[in-house]
Amino acid sequence: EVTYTTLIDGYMKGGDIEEAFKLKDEMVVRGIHPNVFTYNTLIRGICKVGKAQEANMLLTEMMEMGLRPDCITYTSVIEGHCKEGNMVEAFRLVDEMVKRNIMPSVVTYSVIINWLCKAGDMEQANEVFKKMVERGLVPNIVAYTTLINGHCRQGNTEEAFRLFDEMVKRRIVPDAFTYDSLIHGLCKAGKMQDAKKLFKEMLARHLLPGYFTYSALIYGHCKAEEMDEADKVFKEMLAKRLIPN
RNA sequence: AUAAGAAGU
Repeated sequence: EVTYTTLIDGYMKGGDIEEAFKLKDEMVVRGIHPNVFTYNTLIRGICKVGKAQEANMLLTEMMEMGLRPDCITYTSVIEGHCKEGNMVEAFRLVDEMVKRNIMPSVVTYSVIINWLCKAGDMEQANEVFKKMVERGLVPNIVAYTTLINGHCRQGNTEEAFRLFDEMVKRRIVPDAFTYDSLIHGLCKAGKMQDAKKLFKEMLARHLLPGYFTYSALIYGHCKAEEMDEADKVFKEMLAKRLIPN
């Protein structure tokens, strides 16, 4: 099963859905039974190409085969529906998994929060974050950064920094993703002084600024019509051997 | 062997 599943994952990652499903049929013919890993891999691949409804069918099929879906199975199907904008189905699946005694994880909630943020629905995103904590789950750096990024994109840097402070208080060490989100939020809001300050803080923490960081700063300086500053950042980026795209 | 987060239009 491991060999086949690894191959299936490889084809799925390469976007060759057909070949992946052919392999699944082939393993069945050979009397090798697809297990939960196999189904999870198939579900993730089918969701990647926007066929969440087929993921539901695979979920049903695996249960008919006597397999018990796990948290990863549900999380993958849930993200498939989120991607298609079907939050109603995503929430229905959360209920369904809880009813089956499969507990949503921090990843499950983070996926939902991420897509609510993408849709600009910060109210719901905050609520889901709250619910996650109420359920006794401890938000990690990804969960925090996801929500922080959402607020930054909406221009609410205040709420973003409130979460940032809360996260630091809980001894979660922010990473480059966290800083990039905040720097971008500040740049978008035209708060270039604060953005520069945060950039220095990032360096002080020995985090490496990358394309995302520099792009955000250049974007901010251009937006603020500070072209010499933008050029300074651009030259600094080149000096760090980052090749502009 | 399987799930989540960062830039421009």
